[in-house]
Amino acid sequence: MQELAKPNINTTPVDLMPDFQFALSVDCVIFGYDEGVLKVLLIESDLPAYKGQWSLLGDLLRPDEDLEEASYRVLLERTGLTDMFLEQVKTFGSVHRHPAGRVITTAYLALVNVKDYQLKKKDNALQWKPVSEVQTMAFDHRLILDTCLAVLQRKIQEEPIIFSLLEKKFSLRDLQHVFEQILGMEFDRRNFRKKLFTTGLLTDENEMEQQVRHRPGRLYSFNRKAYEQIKRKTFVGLQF
Amino acid sequence: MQELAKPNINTTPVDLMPDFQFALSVDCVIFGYDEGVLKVLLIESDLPAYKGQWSLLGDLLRPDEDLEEASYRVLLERTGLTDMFLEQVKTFGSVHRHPAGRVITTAYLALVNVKDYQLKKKDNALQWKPVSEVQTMAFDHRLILDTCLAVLQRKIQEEPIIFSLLEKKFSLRDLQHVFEQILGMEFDRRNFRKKLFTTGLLTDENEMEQQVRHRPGRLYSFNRKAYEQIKRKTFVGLQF
DNA sequence: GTTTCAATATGTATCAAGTACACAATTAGA
DNA sequence: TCTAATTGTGTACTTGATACATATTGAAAC
Repeated sequence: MQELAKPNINTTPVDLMPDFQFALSVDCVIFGYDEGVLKVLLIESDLPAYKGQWSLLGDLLRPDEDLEEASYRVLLERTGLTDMFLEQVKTFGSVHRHPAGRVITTAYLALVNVKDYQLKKKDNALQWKPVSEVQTMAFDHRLILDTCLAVLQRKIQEEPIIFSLLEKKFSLRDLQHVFEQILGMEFDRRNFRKKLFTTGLLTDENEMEQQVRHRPGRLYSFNRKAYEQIKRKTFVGLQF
Repeated sequence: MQELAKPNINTTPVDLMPDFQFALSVDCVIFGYDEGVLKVLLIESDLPAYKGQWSLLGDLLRPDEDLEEASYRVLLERTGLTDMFLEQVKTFGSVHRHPAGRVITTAYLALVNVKDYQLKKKDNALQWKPVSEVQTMAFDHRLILDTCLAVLQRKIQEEPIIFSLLEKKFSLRDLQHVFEQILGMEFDRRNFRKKLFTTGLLTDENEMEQQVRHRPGRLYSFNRKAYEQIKRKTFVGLQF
């Protein structure tokens, strides 16, 4: 076996001080669905290298803070929200990804209800940008955004996380439209309804849409309790 | 908005030196399939806190090295193999996960062919442990192993990565058995064969098993070229 | 108060995929 | 030549996905 250059961290006692040569950050890809469009919450960078370009919302990890805590803190500081979908996606560790020095960043995917956000926050430096209009970004943030978008596309097909983007009560049209926005395809409305009803995840709220200039649709909510029960029977099959 | 305690790393020029308070490592969960059993490659720890307990194979990230490179390096140093399935899974960043200080680790999932490994390496400190027999482990490595196992279970159903665990030519029994080992369930043999044949991913090698004490089965290989073409037509549907 | 607009609500027939299930053929070894 | 172990194969049934058209409702305009 090729000799390791220095004692191994998993098997041998090591003095770590000389290895503290990294900074860590978290970057949150915060998606929202607003006026029929999938948007992402961004901020303008003032770094000389990326002046005026859009950046994800992130911050340095603190020495006394778990990685998860840091992502949660960024979300709270930036949106005022505490109860959203939040999940780690991937860690980006290219040597030269940050101009100020070696910074490894862990990307988190967050789904929020834009209406809740608007109630709680106004910060002019931040902007909800339609995902389809985002061009170049600061750092490797474009790559991070693309990665998280791909994960979002996969996950909404496998788990009912999409409801985090909608208000508590929603119409089936809203629901179908978010799916279509994120996946970039269209569904047959009758089959979509049939499919969603047979999942048993929708609770009929016995209410109608208000203030629409057409026939109002029924409102539904996500039945989390039903989902918790159903998901135990994890399906296994081969689908590649 | 709540004020951030210090300039933000994405928007404002920062001196990073005071933030170099972390060490980074990679840990590889290396799975192999041997004698009908799913195994994982482990090493004994000599750290006082974890004396004699099993640990994953990992190493510190070097200041001039990408995260991906580091995982590849660990694999090469430990197994001598260069051509295996290797993919980032998750980063673990609890404050006290390493007794020597703040070490954040990124876990990688690797699939290797144990037969190849045996040809190239002998290192008595390392052991292939049946996954079902692994008990407590050093650090948070048990959590990391469980996380990677769950990802493996999901991914073998979505992508044809399972072939990395087998030799180039394999029987359908071997293939079915690896699936069953990893997923912890059994498949009907006729339906399994039908399903696999209709994927179009198997090449009939026109050879038979040798040295089995029963009717020998045909040998097949994974047709990577066919897969590259098929996967472009990405399927979209709702399956939660 | 009638018309127009825009969208809701609904069912059936077809096709594709998954599941359940049993028997003859082949090799090694006794 | 007999036994043990495992391969190789097909059909009927059930479930889920897809394609597709018409009547209904409420708001707004006239």
